[in-house]
Amino acid sequence: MTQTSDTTSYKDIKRTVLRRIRSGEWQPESLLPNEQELAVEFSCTRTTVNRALRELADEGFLERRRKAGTRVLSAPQRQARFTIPLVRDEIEAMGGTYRYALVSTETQPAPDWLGARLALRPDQSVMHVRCMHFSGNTPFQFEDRWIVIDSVPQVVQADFSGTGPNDWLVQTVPFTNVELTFLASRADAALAGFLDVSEGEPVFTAERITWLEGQPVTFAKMYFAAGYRMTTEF
Amino acid sequence: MTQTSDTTSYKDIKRTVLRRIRSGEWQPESLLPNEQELAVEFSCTRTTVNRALRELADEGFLERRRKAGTRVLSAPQRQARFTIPLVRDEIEAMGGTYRYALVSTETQPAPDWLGARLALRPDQSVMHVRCMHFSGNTPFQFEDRWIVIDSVPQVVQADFSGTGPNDWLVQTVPFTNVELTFLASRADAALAGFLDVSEGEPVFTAERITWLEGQPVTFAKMYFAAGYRMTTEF
DNA sequence: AATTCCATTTTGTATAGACTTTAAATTTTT
DNA sequence: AAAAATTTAAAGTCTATACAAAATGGAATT
Repeated sequence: MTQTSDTTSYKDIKRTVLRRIRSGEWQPESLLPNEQELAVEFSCTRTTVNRALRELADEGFLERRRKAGTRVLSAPQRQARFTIPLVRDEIEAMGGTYRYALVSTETQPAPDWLGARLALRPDQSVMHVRCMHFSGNTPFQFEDRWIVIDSVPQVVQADFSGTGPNDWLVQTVPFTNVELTFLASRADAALAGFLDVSEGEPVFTAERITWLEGQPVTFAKMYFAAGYRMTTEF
Repeated sequence: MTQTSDTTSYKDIKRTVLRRIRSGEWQPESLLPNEQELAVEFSCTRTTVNRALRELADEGFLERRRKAGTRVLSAPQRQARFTIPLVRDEIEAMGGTYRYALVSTETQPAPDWLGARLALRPDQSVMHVRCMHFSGNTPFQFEDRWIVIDSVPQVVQADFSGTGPNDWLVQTVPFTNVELTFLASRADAALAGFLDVSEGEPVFTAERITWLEGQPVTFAKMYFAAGYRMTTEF
């Protein structure tokens, strides 16, 4: 048999299954018919049903277990997917002109809090880089970053006067794991100066820790200018 | 042929491809061999290669276009996936005891800013619900929510004195689209009182707009207590 | 009554092959 | 030279089938 216009596609099945869940025909926690039965219902192969259900499970609507079958999740665990763009791309996408400025670089032993956060040995040292990202002449983001020298030895020769450490790292070091945190922090005097806001103002902040195969590579705090909103649709 | 222990699995292919990208063997922007060629290399069918590459594209490492082929993305668009839990689950997962308190409910014409945000007609009215979520006796989240009555007529008979509007909505109305925004806001006097912080303190805030097939259902602002961190790993 | 073992069910993944759709590249026409 | 039509290469999807792996539930054993 072949794929003609009247063939049931895995997308049709996804749609139908979603509709049945939404309409209440398939209640939360209830078990779906198995793949073979659905294949008969939709007149297609089990392969096609499998793909549809697999994707719906991946999207957080269903839970699947071998032998136990497929069931509807009671609270659909829908996941918001944030694509974190490079600052430059983000600014240019808004029609701004990206401008970068290095504030300071310093090589030093890792401070205690950082050592604890990244599970560093007491003797490991880090490069501390602070820099600003502007949209035109408006401050957009202040970046406070630490790079683990043992994990990225080349960093000692890197020149961050013209390129941001993030751009450099993305080009230079691959990573395997990331921890990303969003929080609201309070602008201290220094930060207020950088971002051109009053001291004490709320600042949307992202923290990012990056590892390569278990090795900590870098820790970054990114402070966004007033009014920043991190948005996604799903 | 059949799936024996020496069979190449799509997971092996994913690993190998990722390794080649990380090692620089396959440079950013460069074109991968086509599926047929890779199938020969890995001694498997094109189907298997297809699944591996499809998933890697979905995860943001590759870009695929028919006829044009598959290429390595220069800045891997890795996506952070946040699963937004129900407040109750979040509190209980931390070992706290969930407690809920209704602050106010009111039915009113939609304020202008809300009408604009949700594309409401001028005559549409909304139910405004304000409530608190506690972990034990500690304030955890203040929720400020508007529900579009035309989209959820049953809401006028709902009783939010014991159950939060979010729990009720999740049980009652399906949704198809969500816009989620994170930002940092400043505690005004009222909010400071609810969350037990000083006026002016930064407050991590999430805004969520929910639609059902294009119809706006609800707009919610969720203000989190001091120190809240929204974290994910990927 | 508890534990271990085993059969069975259901999803997971692979093969081989074919047709479909998209869009880049080429050729033809204007 | 530009625009339109055609070719074609690559990914996209489906069928049909087979074996694999996990986990459940019951049977056998302790």
